[in-house]
Amino acid sequence: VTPSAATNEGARVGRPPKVTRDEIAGAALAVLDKEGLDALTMRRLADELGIGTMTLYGYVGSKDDLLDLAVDAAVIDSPSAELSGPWRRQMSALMHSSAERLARHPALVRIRVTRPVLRPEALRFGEAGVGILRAAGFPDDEAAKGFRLLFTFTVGFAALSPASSATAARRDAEQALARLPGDEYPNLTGARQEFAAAMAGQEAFDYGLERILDGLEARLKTTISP
Amino acid sequence: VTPSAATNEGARVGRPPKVTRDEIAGAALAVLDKEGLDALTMRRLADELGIGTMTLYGYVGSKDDLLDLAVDAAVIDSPSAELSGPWRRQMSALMHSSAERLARHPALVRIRVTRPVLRPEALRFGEAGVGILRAAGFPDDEAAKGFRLLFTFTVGFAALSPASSATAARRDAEQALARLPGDEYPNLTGARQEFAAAMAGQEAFDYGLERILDGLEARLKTTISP
DNA sequence: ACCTGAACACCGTTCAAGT
DNA sequence: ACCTGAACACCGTTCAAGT
Repeated sequence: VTPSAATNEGARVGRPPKVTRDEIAGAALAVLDKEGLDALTMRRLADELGIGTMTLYGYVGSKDDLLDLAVDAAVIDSPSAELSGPWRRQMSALMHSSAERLARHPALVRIRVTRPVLRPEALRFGEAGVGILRAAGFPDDEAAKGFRLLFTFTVGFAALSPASSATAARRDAEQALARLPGDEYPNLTGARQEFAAAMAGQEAFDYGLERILDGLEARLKTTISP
Repeated sequence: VTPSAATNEGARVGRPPKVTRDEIAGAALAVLDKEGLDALTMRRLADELGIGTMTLYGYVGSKDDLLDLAVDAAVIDSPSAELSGPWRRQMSALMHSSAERLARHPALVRIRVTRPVLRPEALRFGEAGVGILRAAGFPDDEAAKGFRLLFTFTVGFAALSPASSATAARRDAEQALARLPGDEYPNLTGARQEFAAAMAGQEAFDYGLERILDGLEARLKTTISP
């Protein structure tokens, strides 16, 4: 990967920059997607861009700063879900599109868990979610807490359902359950197949999302606007 | 901290061990609780125990192995919730006790996110949760998926609500929201206080948990045993 | 049997230069 | 203006010894 020519043609003096912040962010995201969070080191990224390691520090303040840039890059180049129809359908589409993005960029989940992400690009998701719930009739505090619930489930599911394939995750779970003593774990050994199946995959996500939306809908109907 | 005498007095020959696996696990958990995941290094832990760094490798196979031991130690010395009454009350107690444990050991959440934890000690929580839902009348597959939903929310909430104090988290969120352009983020700037309040804290957790239980209860009443 | 220093192949980042 | 090698203070772990 050779860096393209500098884009700030308006610069007046001195050498033109070898790379841009955007190129750095894109290359970082590519390493994260391909090989995971542990593979992204400053030396490795500099090699990838064909520049000296320390050159990176002319563009980013620190490695944490670099991770923030990569998060932004992932948010930006994902198409946002188109939102229409009743609030429940809109919310389902928003959460599914978010779940897909996180599945495409598993390393982002680990970054998000390390520290809160409050950058404007990342907050677009919250803006859309709170907007849907407000329009549905939830008062502001319940719209905020309701979105937090949906957000927590969606990101949590991506984080806890192992990054490896759902199939491998279920196989590992089943093997672990098979080794449990039946008298101490009657429910897990009794529902072994089902528990392993629920560890990952689309069906488990959909079931959880539907139950949450059921709960919010009940709240709306019985308490807020009966 | 000086290591106590070896406990395996039945050993027949050679030098008695300087520490036990339990002592190592306890010291590791103490470092995790006090200073977080990044502070736990093999050298640091060995110093804490008054032994050479490489001595640790006589007791644990690798650092990953050590982290598993620490997770087990945290599960073991937490009192399990007493479960009685209707299923909804039991489940609420189980999730609250789990949320409190995770809050007491924030580093455990980061470990769990790194890879699935399928050790017997950690599965006791799943055993209890699936048992409650089965007894309530959920078929095995829905008990498994329903527990997965509750588990995902509880662990996700602990992971995403910043490890620092809830007060600091809300202040940071409010400052970030105050800097957003109002025309691009009408909902977040309109419900700024409420959104920041929902970022962390008991009330946001309780609201989410109640909506999930509402959704599961509706499922039970309308579809499973109407 | 059990313990451990030296060494290896890594990190992120500071510093002092280079052009 | 912009770039960068050397160096510092760390990692986890292998190896070859020590008692």
